[in-house]
Amino acid sequence: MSMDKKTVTDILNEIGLLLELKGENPFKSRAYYNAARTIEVLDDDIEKLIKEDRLKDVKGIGDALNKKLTELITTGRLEYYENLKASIPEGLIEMLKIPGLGPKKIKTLYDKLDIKTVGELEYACIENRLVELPGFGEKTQKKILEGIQFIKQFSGKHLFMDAYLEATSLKQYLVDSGLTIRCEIAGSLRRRKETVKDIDILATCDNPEKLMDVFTKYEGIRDIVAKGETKTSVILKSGINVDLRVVKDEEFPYALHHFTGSKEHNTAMRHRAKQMGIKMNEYGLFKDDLLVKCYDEDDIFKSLALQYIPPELRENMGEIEAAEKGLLPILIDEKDIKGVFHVHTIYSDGANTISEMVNAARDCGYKIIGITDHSKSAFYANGLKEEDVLRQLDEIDELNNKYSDIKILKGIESDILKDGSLDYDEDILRRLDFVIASVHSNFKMTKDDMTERIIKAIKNKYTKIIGHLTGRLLLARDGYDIDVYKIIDSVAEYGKIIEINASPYRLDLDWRYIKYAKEKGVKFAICPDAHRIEGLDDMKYGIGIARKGWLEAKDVINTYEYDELKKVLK
DNA sequence: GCCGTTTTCGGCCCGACTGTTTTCAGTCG
Repeated sequence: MSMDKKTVTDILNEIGLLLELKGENPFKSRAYYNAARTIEVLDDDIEKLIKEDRLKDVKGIGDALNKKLTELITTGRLEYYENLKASIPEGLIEMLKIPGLGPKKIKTLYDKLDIKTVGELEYACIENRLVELPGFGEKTQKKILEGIQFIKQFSGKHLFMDAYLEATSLKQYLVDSGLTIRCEIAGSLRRRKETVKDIDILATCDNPEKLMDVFTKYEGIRDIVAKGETKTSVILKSGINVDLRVVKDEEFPYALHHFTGSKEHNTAMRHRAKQMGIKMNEYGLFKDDLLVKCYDEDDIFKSLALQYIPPELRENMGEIEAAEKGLLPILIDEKDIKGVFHVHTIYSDGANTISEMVNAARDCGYKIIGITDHSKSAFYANGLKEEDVLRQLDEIDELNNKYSDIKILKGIESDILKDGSLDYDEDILRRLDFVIASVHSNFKMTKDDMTERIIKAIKNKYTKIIGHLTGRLLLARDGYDIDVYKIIDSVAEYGKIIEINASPYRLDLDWRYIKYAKEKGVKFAICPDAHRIEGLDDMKYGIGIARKGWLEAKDVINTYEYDELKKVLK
């Protein structure tokens, strides 16, 4: 019985939640959360570890979890989990999403009022039945009711792009007030997560009270959730939550690190600090109650005998161990980029001509651009018939003669057909500099069939780059059901390239897989998938994800000079 | 439920804000 990693970690996390709702020892819950996290970042195959009886050697997995995981993975079921789940109504877990409601209050609602679903909770609020409960009151009831409305209206998550644009203008507003000494966007935005729950802004100033007043008068605000001297929380009209933290200027580096997170990274860092006899919080590092002076984040890491860890890597996925050994990568940077691939034009569904896209790329300082319109089966996108391809190749030849400062590569984004073949005959394919192969149809295949379909495309000698590997649309559509690891292994075996689709709606391949692929020796192409001139700007989102995936310039073909690139694409 | 250059038992990361309290529990990050 095989079971994928995500299913296992989901079950462990759910057990943690269920135990909290039962009012169990909170450290017991945490043991399950920790185990989920441990398995998530485990490089070894978990089935193999069980077979070789080595799972119990993994830190964070003791006798009890070893036994439960073995049962879960060998039989596909876990009796303990099933019993636990059966003993607690499903709706209670959903209630956890309501802001201000945690396991304790939910347990009280269930025990005292027999509330089992969000719907029942909403009625209970309307009937004013919560106010009498211990620990509840008028305001709590109102807040819960508003929270239910909020959940109905928004999924609670936002695209990086949307939140980043909001955060940037809000930060500018605060800086323009003249009250701040230092002001930074922190949190998951600074770590460049593909989706974020809220915006965290950190500022230092001499008059916190006044800054909080100015902040709450920002015109984009819909609601003020909480207001204090060091922390104020608001909801923007766009539905995004913003926390503003204010600290003393000398506390800035500690606070910036703290509020950048991730939570898991911070926990691991505090743990490390503690082992070195240092207490760590958002106000400082303290050794024997004495402040260890740090002027920037670099100093903090140095104090803990670590290399500087860039924000994108702070996910507790091995960065601390690597920093300890001095093995952190030198992450790819925007200035390393020399070429862009995956660009659409009016030949298919783009908004600009080849010439316009080429000139836009020149304006960005790029030396290479790869034109890749859709292939003939992509009817929805006006895919190119054979004669259109030939016409386009002629036009590119002309443009290549015209410009000496940029090379235009002839490419196509070929649909991967249902049977895994490409969309043109060899006669066309051999005339191209490169092919990006992507799935755009027949999404609902079985996992095995879809995996085989993509691997067949990888094996095709004309395929150079695999486009948006999982096909996900962030916050809108899950990726196709595929064995990502198996596909990555195949890409590595055949020496092909994986696209990091830089569209803020895709950011696919997910960074969590990128590190694995890099370790297998796979090279990447960061692709804007631009459908208009402005789309070239999306490169920055892709670079953020590449950085999250530990990529260096040499791992990414966009950084190659033309000659080097031609060799790779041959 | 896990773990041990103090420990096989007694810890387990830390602090702000709110609302319900009258000193604190719960939630959140």
